[in-house]
Amino acid sequence: MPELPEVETIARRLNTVLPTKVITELTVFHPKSFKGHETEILNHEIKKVSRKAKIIIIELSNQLFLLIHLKMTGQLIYSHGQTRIGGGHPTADWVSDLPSKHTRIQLSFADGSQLFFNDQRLFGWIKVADDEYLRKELVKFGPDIIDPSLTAETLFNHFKKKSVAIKVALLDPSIVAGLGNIYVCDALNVAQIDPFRPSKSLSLDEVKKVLEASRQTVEKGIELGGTTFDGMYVDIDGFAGKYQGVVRVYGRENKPCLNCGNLITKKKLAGRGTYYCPSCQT
DNA sequence: CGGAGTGTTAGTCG
DNA sequence: CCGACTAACACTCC
Repeated sequence: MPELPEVETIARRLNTVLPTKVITELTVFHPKSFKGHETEILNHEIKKVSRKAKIIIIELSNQLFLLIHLKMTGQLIYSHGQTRIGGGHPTADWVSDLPSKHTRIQLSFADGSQLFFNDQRLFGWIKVADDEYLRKELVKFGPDIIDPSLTAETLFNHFKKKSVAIKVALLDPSIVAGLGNIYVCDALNVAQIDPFRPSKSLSLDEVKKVLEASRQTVEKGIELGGTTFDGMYVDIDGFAGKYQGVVRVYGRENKPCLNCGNLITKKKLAGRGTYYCPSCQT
């Protein structure tokens, strides 16, 4: 279920356990999920785990990187004895025996611990990358929405060239990275902007409001450990996020808008469910 | 059975 | 060549 807050949460958690682990075994259950050669990673040590956009970056001791994209249904689960650390799409795999039916990649470490990459829909991937490939991969992305150096002026200059809906422009990772469907719907409700408005119709002041609302929304998501829309798993410590408890519009069709009390509408925009308040988002 | 799902990109059309 | 839009990736759940 990853948007930026979930990916950030997973990266932070894994960074508390993976550094110093030495990879001793790679098992590829589904070849589509892995791009690289096992000889590039075996017997190398993990230095650190970080994130850019929605890509998790695992730095190895041999100057190579493991890049992981969870897409819609990816999970990463670290397992050591009774301990499990990770997160991602909420399914029973969180608590079932691993590897599970959806395990695509398994890394085993010298101390007997393991990292499982599960991905039901097979959209996600793990790639081995060198410095140059990593740079190439990251240059496709605009600045993270939470990057303090991103200004409203920069966004405004992108938006004024586009006639697509503001929501679509905000979801375009080449303009700004890290906004997904849940948080963009909520952010536009905070900013009280109609998601269907052409991005070029927004004034600089409105773009400022949108940027602030987006940052606030995504940062709140990170604080709360992301979003978990699945009641079964919300109590699993360290896996489920809590943002769904404060969600403003996403998934709240026909419920009252937290700004004005009018009812939230769901429409389709660019193929995605779009929740908003037609009364106060204008 | 049909539709929808938290992401991204390849392909088509104008 | 560009922007805008759609379908596709593959699977599960409702």
